Amino acid sequence: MIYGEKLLKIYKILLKEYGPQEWWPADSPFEVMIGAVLTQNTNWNNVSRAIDNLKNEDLICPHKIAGISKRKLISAIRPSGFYNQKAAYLKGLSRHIVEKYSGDLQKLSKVDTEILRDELLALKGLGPETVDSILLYALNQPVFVIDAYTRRIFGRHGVAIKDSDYSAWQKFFESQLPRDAKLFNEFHALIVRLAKERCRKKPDCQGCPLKGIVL
DNA sequence: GACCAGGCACATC
DNA sequence: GATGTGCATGGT
Repeated sequence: MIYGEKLLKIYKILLKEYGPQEWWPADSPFEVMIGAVLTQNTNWNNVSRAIDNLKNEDLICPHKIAGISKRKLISAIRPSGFYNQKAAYLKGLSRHIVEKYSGDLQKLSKVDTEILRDELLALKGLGPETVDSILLYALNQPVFVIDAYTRRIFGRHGVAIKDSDYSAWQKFFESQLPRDAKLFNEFHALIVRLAKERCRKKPDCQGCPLKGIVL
């Protein structure tokens, strides 16, 4: 069986086991972008608190993030950790959106995916996973998001790609699956769901829906 | 108290 | 180009 069929089989198993995950949990594309930055190496529970603070202050808006003091931004996002860096990253991203797109995400979403990807990667604090999360979950572009969970799970199930090589992992999935944003969205969310339930650092394989599957 | 969480930039070799 | 380290909170 070729990889693509096995990957789709895994996808179907996970979808049946857990159901649609309804990602990304956010009320707007810009909120997805903020969450993508804040969740870097951080538990989502802490990110959620930080986003609640931003919502309570009515700050989910590129103009506002770009305009407020760094101190005020830090106090809102403090629960998400790494707040000094993340405040700078959010300001840089917001400034870029304001200056290049007048703060209008509709304009931004019309840019060619590859061009926008490079543009966002050039901003400080936005690496490949963060940018791809934004492209897929905020802008509905068909790019496959690779994260620590994806590498860990598929590594354990036989995919041999060097740990740090993001683009090789991404090419593997994107070349083996139909280029479909809805599929990429749900698949990645299901991988995270599975990892959280069974496949953190210490795997719990008893009763795992993927038990015994090797690619 | 140790370990972990939906990374990234930067220094050093 | 590979590898190591700082960043920081809150849950288990």
